[in-house]
Amino acid sequence: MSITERRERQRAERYELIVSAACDLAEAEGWEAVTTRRLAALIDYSQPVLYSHFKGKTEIVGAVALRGFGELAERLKLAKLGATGEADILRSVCAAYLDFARARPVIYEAMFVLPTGLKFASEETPPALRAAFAELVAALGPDREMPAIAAEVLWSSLHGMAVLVQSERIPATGAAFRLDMLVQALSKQNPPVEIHAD
Amino acid sequence: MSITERRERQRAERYELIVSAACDLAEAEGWEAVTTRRLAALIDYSQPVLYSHFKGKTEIVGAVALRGFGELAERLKLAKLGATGEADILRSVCAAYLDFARARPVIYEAMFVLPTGLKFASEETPPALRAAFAELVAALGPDREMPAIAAEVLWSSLHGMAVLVQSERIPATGAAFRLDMLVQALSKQNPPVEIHAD
DNA sequence: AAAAAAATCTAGCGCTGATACAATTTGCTG
DNA sequence: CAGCAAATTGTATCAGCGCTAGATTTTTTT
Repeated sequence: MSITERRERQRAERYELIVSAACDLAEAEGWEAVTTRRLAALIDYSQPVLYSHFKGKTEIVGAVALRGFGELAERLKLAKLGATGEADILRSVCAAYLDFARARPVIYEAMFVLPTGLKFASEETPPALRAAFAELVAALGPDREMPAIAAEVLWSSLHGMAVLVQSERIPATGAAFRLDMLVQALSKQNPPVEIHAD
Repeated sequence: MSITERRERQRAERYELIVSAACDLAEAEGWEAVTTRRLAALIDYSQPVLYSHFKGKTEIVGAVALRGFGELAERLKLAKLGATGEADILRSVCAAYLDFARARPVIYEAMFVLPTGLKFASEETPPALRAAFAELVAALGPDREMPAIAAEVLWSSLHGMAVLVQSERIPATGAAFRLDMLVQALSKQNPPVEIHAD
């Protein structure tokens, strides 16, 4: 079976080639420049070959996004490990999140704005997504009531900041102030949340 | 000059007709269904007529978004006026924001996700945008240091929640909990923010 | 009524994502 | 090694997109 093995490996290589090409092209010229034709030209194959790997363009974006989640999880983990003390960890992880969004805007866009077909918060959620979310949960520290909800609030805030700055809907100027304010607001020394949601 | 007046009024009417058609079509079938051809068919004119009113599709989306900002500002104001007490006002305004995003997802998308050509946070920012932002500033109460920054944080968090739920990246289930948690975190009884941003 | 100006439409450009089908290459078998 | 079956890949095409040049019609002015 060594022959079919080799073919599968070559297929896998070409899969990665496509994802890399999409990633590079998007970073260089934005997602609107990532067309099936340009992608096909970049990998030196004809257009329909793409459709033997991916169901459609959305799935290609999803593959790029998945890579992004791996990198984000890694960065958040490093930020956590490089910090000491609860408040410091939270701030460090938040900063790492925003840095990632700034450094890789188009990958961030694929992950959190464009349609990807990826399933969030379900059984079929890929490990990379779970890992990234878990880092946010961890950043909030232990002994917190409703850790998942808290992480969702944190994530929402960070995402809002990232995306509103990126689209120039809020000025980039105050980023550091906003980060401080958010960390302050969400750190644990505050009185426990009184829940009266219905 | 009554004749050119009449012509200008008719032009203005057709402008509004286009914006309404775009809005309706988007709400009915999503923005990807809003094409210049379908829009032209809806208003019973040919395609190029659209370009005598708008520079391009982006500008049409921008016009819909602008309407949306008017409605959002109104809703936030009503929420503020209908509540009593600082904490109640903040919660009420936040809830109104999220309700708006839920009730008019495609208008929300035009306002905050799609490219619109609208200028935010500058001299040429349209009044409707300023009004909506001012409501967020007001919701945070008086005597706050850096009110604009605080409003940006609030806005970011609300936007993140709205958009991540909409795109099914976080489950709709915990919305009420998240709202409570956010209001709690951002309400004023917390210790003043210690700024160490550089 | 003829000429000038404005408004509008027809037709088309260069793209897009996606697919049916033909041509080719590949691997297996006699 | 020859020939056949199967998998792979390319050609050509579809319907639709945003947008615009130029012809045509309508309106206004002379």
